[in-house]
Amino acid sequence: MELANMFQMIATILEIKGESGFKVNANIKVARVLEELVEDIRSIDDPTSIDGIGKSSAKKIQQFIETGIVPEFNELADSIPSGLLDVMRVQGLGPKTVGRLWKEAEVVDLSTLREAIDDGRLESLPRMGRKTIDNISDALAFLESSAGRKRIGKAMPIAEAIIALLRAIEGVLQIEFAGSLRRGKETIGDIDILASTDEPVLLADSFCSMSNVTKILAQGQTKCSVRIDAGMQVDLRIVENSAFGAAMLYFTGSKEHNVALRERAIQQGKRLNEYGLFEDDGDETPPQQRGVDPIARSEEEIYAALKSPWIPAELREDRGELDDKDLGNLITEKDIKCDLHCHTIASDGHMTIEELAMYAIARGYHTIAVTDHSQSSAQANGLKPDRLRKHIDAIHEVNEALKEITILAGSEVDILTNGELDYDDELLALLDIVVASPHVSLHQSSSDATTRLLKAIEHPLVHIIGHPTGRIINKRRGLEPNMQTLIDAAVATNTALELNANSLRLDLRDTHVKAAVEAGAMISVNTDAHVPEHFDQLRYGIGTARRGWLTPAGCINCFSHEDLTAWLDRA
DNA sequence: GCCGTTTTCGGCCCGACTGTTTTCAGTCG
Repeated sequence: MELANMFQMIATILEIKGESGFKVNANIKVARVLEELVEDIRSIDDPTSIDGIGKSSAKKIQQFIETGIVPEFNELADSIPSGLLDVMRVQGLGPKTVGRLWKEAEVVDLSTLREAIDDGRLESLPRMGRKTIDNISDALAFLESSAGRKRIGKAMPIAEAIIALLRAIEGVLQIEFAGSLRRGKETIGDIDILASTDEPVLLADSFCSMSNVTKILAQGQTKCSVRIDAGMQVDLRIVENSAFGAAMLYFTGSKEHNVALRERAIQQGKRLNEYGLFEDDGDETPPQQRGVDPIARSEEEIYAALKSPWIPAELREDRGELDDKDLGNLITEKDIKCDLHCHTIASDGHMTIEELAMYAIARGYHTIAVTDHSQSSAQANGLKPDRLRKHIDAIHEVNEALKEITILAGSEVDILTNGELDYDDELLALLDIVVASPHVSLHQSSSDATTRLLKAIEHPLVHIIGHPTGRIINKRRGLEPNMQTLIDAAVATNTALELNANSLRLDLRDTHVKAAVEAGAMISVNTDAHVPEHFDQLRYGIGTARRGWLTPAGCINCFSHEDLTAWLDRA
């Protein structure tokens, strides 16, 4: 993590210093590759075997691992004020302007930028008009007031509400969200909406005058950008109806996927932009401006013309999805046949056993597991052994009474700091299902966390490891075990790793799921429902699962009742 | 700085909008 950050900083510093954009991009790519790496970089003999890492970066990585010092980075860092990296985060300020602000107005960080705005220092600079300065001032205030990317669970309902509002505007033909929201990312930078309409001016006006708009950043014929009161930016792109598919492809991204796709087009003598896929006729002017018809318009047509299968949006991250591999049939919400991690009023849930069962029946599940907290989770009203025994009897009673569904008596048993479980084996053996989860000591070292979780995975009575890292998105980093080691152990012991679908958690995360899928470990997608609404969080878990290339065959929640029973009874 | 089904050099995605410009640089996605 630290290492990825270093390469990101190198990229930004090089940018400010006016180095080649290609060099900058190369460093950004190294940062991204390291960030997404599931294995411990220390355990990789030759980093250049990883796509995007060349000799120069490998040397820096080696220096970092061996000494913790990378001389080239230190030199770079010393060459500019460190606060300029923060200034680069201000919307509208890029490397050129930041470089000028530094050299010509003595701006070295966010607070000196504020001073420079307030004392009028900027006004004397060339190409610094009133509007530009006002925009910088606003963007600075916005940066200070909002904390970056928002959880998908927050962004999605906002996006859906905006789309529902705009869909009703006269003339609108098609309107969808694109961007990271469509790709199902765990956090969303800004909401991208794509529309086609017979009345573009009316749509643009309606969009910019929504009641939650706090500032209009741009308003043009085809592109509008606003800030809304939830502290997010929303972009609306308006395209011709015939170009909607190509535009969806483009605005869904990711940027890295688009670049890879365009390079593929060029290799095949074609040219791809948001208006479609064109034959490259050597003319510099964009083909759509010359009235040239595209050879492919929809997403499906464009992928097909580029000799690739259609790629689900969640996979478009340039993580090998264009390598002509079989992408399989990715898991969908309707493949989920049971939820194996839920709470009742016995611990910190708000539903009775019966209510839980009713909601599960309404979703068409064949099985629901009652997994209340164990004794150590006192704050969650965890069950002491005698209460658990009674709870098991109560669950079995309701199970007898309800023929429409199987209710499993389970527990979400704490994995204690040392890896031991919070109940003895004799008690655990009475349960139909055991979900073992870490809740405390979430700041322990990577090696301690690995040992701790490994012990739980290898426990013969444990079926599922619940939210393995314990992270809370944007709030708590959680454990950082060697995930590859845990995955290998999960495969060996046939223990499932949970993908907790709650949008606060999404734990395992997408890259972990992908590594687990590649290794053949079973995944369990559960909502960890405490209240009825939590069942609706499943969509975010499924988005993350798809981003991890998960298929129904790799997910125990997709098993038939019979197969699940057999899997739970495994020796 | 990285990479290779036109390979070890010479490329590296593409278009819209803004502000301050008389023709475009900078930024963004």
